[in-house]
Amino acid sequence: MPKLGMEPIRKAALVKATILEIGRLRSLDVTVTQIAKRAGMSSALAHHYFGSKDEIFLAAMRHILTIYAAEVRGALMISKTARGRLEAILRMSFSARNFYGESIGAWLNFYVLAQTAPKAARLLAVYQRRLNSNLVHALRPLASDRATVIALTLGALIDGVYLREALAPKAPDGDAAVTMILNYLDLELGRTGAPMISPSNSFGAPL
Amino acid sequence: MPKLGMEPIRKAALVKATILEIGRLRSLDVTVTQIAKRAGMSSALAHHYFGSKDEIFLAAMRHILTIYAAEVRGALMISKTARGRLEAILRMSFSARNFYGESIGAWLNFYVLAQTAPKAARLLAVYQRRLNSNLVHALRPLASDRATVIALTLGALIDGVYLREALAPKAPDGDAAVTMILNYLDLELGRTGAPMISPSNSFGAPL
DNA sequence: TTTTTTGTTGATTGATGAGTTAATAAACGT
DNA sequence: ACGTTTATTAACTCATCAATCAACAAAAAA
Repeated sequence: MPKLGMEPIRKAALVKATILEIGRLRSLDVTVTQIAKRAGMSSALAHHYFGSKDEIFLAAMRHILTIYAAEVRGALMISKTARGRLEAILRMSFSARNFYGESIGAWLNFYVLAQTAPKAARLLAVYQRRLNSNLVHALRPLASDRATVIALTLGALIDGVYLREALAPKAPDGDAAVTMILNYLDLELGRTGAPMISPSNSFGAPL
Repeated sequence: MPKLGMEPIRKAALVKATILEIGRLRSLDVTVTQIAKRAGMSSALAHHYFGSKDEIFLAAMRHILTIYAAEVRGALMISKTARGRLEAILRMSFSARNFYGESIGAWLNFYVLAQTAPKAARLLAVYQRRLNSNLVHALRPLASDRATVIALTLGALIDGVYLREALAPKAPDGDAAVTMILNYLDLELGRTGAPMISPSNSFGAPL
């Protein structure tokens, strides 16, 4: 009973199942058979569509990153103030990655994957560059000269808090995470005094 | 030619080799055979002394954590001011774990291990509690009420910066990391104004 | 209507790797 | 001298898994 046009459906199901299983087992030691079963098909079919296990992982990682990027883009577009843009980035960092709630567990393992799989490393690098770029752009009007340093610190904080949420046995609390980071941000921005002279104006979302 | 008293020597060699190999391959997918070979013995002997691969990993993790704890304790003891103690903790966080320079690569993988191996999770929890406790104690005289919040943020920052160093392809720069975090710390402490009323005095290094 | 393309899986292959065993040998205690 | 403990490994077992194959079914194209 081969309905046609199965490929995209099957691939999507496999990607979803992959994230789910990695999140559930909290490890990359997920067998193709497990993934395929969870996606309701045989392992042979998984190989048929993706060719190899690595490709399945890559697709899953790409998917998470894509959704994250889309959400950030969306949130940035409707934020008018610079400060609002920063808050949007933070908020998305702790909710979008949760869109598939289970993806939290997958992230840490993707980090590991990125250490050995060059393609995964490239994906991760893109994500990090984009995050940094977004942060710097949003910060420029608020702290022109220190923007790059603050962006770096913010990035590290985001990753650190996220890491701890991923490791903690308790359910993650995105709001608390955002609050904590905003606290640092306000501290940092307060240093330069009031909203500042703001040399560059605010054009839309970068990248 | 069985020289007696080999056990501790062999175990130490295996632990060292484990950290080395995990750091080199940047993955927990290290075979016992690889580790044993690097330690100059057969895999059978590794099993003979440790019983299982998990135990080998655990021992390696324990070793890294032990060294880290010792160095922090040492650094704390010779620091007289509260601010000095904080700086000591930070500095150790980015040097001690490097004692075996290769251990940087091992950490991230231990994080992953902690997600599935309860014993590893317990080890990691101990480390995190201890770090937090150290930070809070050092912070108390400088920012009594906000001590816990700042400690939490500092902890996340440390982990985040460390994570990025571990992932970056370039050689890690401990000094830059410490500077970045100290920048946040000073910002935070500056808020409360001068050194502060300081209610509690400074007794030695906690835990 | 035949052929081709697309979807699908059970069974198989081939590697790999953790853990065990059997055997050897040197040191030690008695 | 002799039995026991400690050190050591080559060879083996057993399980797991990624990847492939052979085969079947149905839709679409010819």
